[in-house]
Amino acid sequence: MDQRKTSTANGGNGRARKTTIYDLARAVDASPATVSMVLNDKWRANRISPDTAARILAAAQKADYSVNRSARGLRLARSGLAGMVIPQYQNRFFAEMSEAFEAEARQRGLCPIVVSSQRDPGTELEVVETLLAHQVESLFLAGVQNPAPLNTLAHGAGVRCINIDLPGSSAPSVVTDNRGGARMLAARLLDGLAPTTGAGGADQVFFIGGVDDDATQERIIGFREAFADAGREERMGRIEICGYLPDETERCAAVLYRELGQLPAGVFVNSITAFEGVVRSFQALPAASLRDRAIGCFDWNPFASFLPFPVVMVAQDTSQMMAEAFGLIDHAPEDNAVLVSVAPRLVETATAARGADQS
Amino acid sequence: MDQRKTSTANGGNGRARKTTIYDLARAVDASPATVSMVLNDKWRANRISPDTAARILAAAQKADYSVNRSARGLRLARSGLAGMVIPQYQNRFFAEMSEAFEAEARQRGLCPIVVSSQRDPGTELEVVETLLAHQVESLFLAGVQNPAPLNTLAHGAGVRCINIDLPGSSAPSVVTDNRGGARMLAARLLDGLAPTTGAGGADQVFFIGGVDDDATQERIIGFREAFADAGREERMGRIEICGYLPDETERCAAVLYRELGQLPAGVFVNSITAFEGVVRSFQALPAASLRDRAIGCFDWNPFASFLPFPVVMVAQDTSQMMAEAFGLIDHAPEDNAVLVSVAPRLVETATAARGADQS
DNA sequence: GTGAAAGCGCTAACAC
DNA sequence: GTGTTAGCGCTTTCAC
Repeated sequence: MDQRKTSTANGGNGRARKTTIYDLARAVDASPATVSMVLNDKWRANRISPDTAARILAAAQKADYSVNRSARGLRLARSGLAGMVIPQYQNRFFAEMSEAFEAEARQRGLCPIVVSSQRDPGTELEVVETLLAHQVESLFLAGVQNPAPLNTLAHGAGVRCINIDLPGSSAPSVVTDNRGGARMLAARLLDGLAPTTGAGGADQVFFIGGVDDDATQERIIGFREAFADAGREERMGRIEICGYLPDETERCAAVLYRELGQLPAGVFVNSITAFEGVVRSFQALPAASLRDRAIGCFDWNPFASFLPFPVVMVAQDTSQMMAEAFGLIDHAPEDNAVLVSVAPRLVETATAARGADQS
Repeated sequence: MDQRKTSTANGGNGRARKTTIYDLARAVDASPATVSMVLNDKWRANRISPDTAARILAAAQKADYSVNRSARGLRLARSGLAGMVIPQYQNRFFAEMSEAFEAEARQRGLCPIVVSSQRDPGTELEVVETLLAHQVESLFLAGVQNPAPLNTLAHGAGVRCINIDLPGSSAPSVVTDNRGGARMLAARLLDGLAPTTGAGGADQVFFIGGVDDDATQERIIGFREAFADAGREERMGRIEICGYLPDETERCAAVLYRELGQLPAGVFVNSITAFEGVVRSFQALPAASLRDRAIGCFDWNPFASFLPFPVVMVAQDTSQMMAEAFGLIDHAPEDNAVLVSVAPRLVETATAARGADQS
């Protein structure tokens, strides 16, 4: 009844069973308990003889032993897993988030599991259920459509849950400081603005893109503040909330150009998606149109450095956000409405090129 | 000894224990075995009364019961986990791979775990060990520095392992058809080439970027073939293996320009990284320099559609590659040298814009 | 110094 | 039709 293993390590040619502490125990003629202690570096505390310990360690090494974390997790009621859900990997922000999450998780000895949900609420629910079933110890939600039911699910399972860049009241959140970031960006554009030229708004900075969501509202406030701070309200142009989609912002920018007869002195674009449309509209323009224009985007993509004009971008500080998120896990705030705000950074495209895709 | 749960579901205010089948069994006055069968939809086969089944299902629903997959995995010797390691998320190709992997894994009822190793061999080893310790049932390696020891590790643990875009002989591989792809791309460039103008090579298509690796060698063969196929060998320009780094290819392209006094009729760039450098060198040129030039890149990034000139790109077919990879898992080839080659697709930048980052 | 035993949550065989 | 039992691999308490 115990000839499960034919040869030594995994000599069988078929689907090999993994080496267990029982195999090791038999090999060195010790008990599984002793093996376990040694493998967990608890042998000093448990007065195991150095000799026995050495024999066990050697055997483990030889057999390429690796602990079965499912079994350990079951016994200890600690899986060592941390989960994160994102909408998609093919997006700078979430890709960065994933890497920051992994780094932070590994630093804490946790195995990171990140799954994408493709912005589908059904998939979101499904992946959260799966993660919980796999006993993740903590759960981070970024860019999901509807966090509240997922927060509830996690909470019901006794799993701590943090929302990333998703303000809400059913779990603590870490968000980017949209207002402060917009203020920084607008101030920077204002700073680099060409001397007054043109009329009817051509000397102003326009805000383009977005819908009437929380983030956009905050950014608009920051945008306004920058002009007030500088005492140059006359330079503040219209705020065009024309959607995030490239097609929408392309049209909006084109209309603006026709209306002014030129590009305005500055453009503040509300996201990288919106930016795509704006850039497309620029492509159609005479090459000189962009001279002395201050272009900014509330988002970052290193490829922007390949544009034939400079852009000031706002990059969210994903490392800091994840650090704060894990901090919230540790400190376990009772209050689900806790909201930690992280300042983004300004990136000038001249320096952005170094961070582009590597292949 | 069994008052582990104070109130009904998770009424306790502290760190709640999860509902188990024992809780459910007690709640409906049945045995854990019965509960298990019902929850696994095996009650018809086991002659459980529909009534009992219904009661159990209701209780499970009410308690937000979710199976503990660690425990199940332990019992069944099947974790339901599939692992993949990539170097980084912040790269089109690997981001796409991750999504393709997730889709394929989920379709098979597996929970996908993708981890990044930041191209560090130490981390690669560590993450593979962790994945194996968590009992992944299959392991996919993409873009790791040195697959062989990792393949050995997986094999020793009895876990099937597939290398993605990494030819080798210690595990079956799925790779992109570099030769065929290069041939397609070169043929396409040749096709769109302006009538003979310039001399001393200015009317030719140059190959830029790469090192002396397998992939580059294959691509060079394909590149040559395209000219031979068309019987236009006189249009084939020099092959400049000047590295992948932007700085290197930027310098190389600049030298070429000086030498010819203009840009050559066509440029075949060997990767997106190399492309970054080439584009940078173009930025310094007079705007008209790029007129009627055929530019191609063996790689794809949607942002290329924002360049002020058209580019033909080669996109690897990540979905197909992952499908083939899972196919290899299923069919379990005895031969580790198996190599499945997947054809990439040509993408014209005019159409690429739609696939850019969404925010 | 070391081992026996119990139990984490689950499922499958078999008993009734 | 349903319950009892054993055991997946591991850790920890306690006895010797």
